[in-house]
Amino acid sequence: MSLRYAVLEVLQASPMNGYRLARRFAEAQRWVWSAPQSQVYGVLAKLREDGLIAGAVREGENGLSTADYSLTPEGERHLARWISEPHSEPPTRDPFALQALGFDAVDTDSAVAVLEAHIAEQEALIEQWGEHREALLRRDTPLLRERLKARPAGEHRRIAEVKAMVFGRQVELATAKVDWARRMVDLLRDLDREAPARDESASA
Amino acid sequence: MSLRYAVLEVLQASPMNGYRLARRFAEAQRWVWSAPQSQVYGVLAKLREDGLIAGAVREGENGLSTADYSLTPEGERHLARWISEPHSEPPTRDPFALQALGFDAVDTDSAVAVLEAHIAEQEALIEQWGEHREALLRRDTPLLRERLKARPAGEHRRIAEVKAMVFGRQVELATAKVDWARRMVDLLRDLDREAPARDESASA
DNA sequence: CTCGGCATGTAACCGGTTACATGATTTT
DNA sequence: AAAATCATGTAACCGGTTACATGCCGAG
Repeated sequence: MSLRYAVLEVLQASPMNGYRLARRFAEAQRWVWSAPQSQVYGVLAKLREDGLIAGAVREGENGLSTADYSLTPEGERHLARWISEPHSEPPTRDPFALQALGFDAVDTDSAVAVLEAHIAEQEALIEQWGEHREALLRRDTPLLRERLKARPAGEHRRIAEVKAMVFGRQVELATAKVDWARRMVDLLRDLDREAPARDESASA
Repeated sequence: MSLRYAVLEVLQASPMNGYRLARRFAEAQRWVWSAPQSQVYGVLAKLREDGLIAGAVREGENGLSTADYSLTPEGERHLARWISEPHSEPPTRDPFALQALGFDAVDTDSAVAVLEAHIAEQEALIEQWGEHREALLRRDTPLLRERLKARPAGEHRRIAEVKAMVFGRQVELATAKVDWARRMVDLLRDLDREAPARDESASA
């Protein structure tokens, strides 16, 4: 459902064709929303049908015909309404937490290995999101530059700070996950020291 | 995919029938995984086919026939393997972050209202998860009590502390979200004071 | 006798994933 | 000429959601 709005937000910043849009969403693990290329074209078709976007077919620089989609006035209103209304969170569904619930049932070393892989993954995300945040504050990302071009200078600061703040959130959440995982490693090690040589159901 | 393992984890703690299991997952917004009743029966059927669980048909206390499912040895191994292996995080897909990215494009009051609804929602979760965490440490939840009955006393501490720690994580993550949302409110208000009376595309 | 709770499902739908198809153009 | 990239899709599948179907039992 939300991909619609993710697409609208990107197209609002800068009109572009399906290919560029699809690439953005396909590459963007690090972004707040990701989607495979095939899904983007579907959503694009639906948004067109619903009259929320319109594609100006344009002769690309290379003679290739390509449609630059941008929001219709109705699309702008639709997006603004979605942003302005509270939407209840989707039900919790956290595979890692589910896995961690089972750490009492496996040997400590395996659990620690899983936690360390998790830490590494989150730290990579922290770096990517952090860099993106910095780039936003410098107003130095491709999409933001295109977005600012279309907006009065008085709004530039607000736009950049809000976007940067959201990536700051992602960094903070990932940092909290890393902190927790380290404490979980300590806990498992402590429990092992206090009650040593338990034999788990799966013994070597 | 993960619902399989969520089901296995619950059945490992205590064998039960589809109804009780389905109710758990349907009610459990507050849990780490939720699922509608209809899906649980489907997963249950598949786990049966795959030989990971077996249902002992039993005459219920009221003469009603009901199947108590529990893990087969293969099911135990399967679950232990899944818990012991790292699984990469699913691609980021955070509807709230997506919405927050658009806060620069709507008026501050609307954005603040959305943020306050978010804060209220997260605080409710914090309370529920926090209570559950306390209950786990007291070893006073229905499922944990049933689980501990089947395990030697020497493991009780480890089991309770690990489970509690996971709910502690959920509390910490939700707390980080609340903290961030409050700072976001401040930021929007500050930006408004510094560059007052901007008129957003949607003016009253 | 009806209503709510126990118990087990089926059916239709939708969002998201994986994989494949097609054709043009640009680069090597 | 072959490979990479631009550009736009289709098809099959799967996990998850909503809604409905069925029947038994005990309580009011």
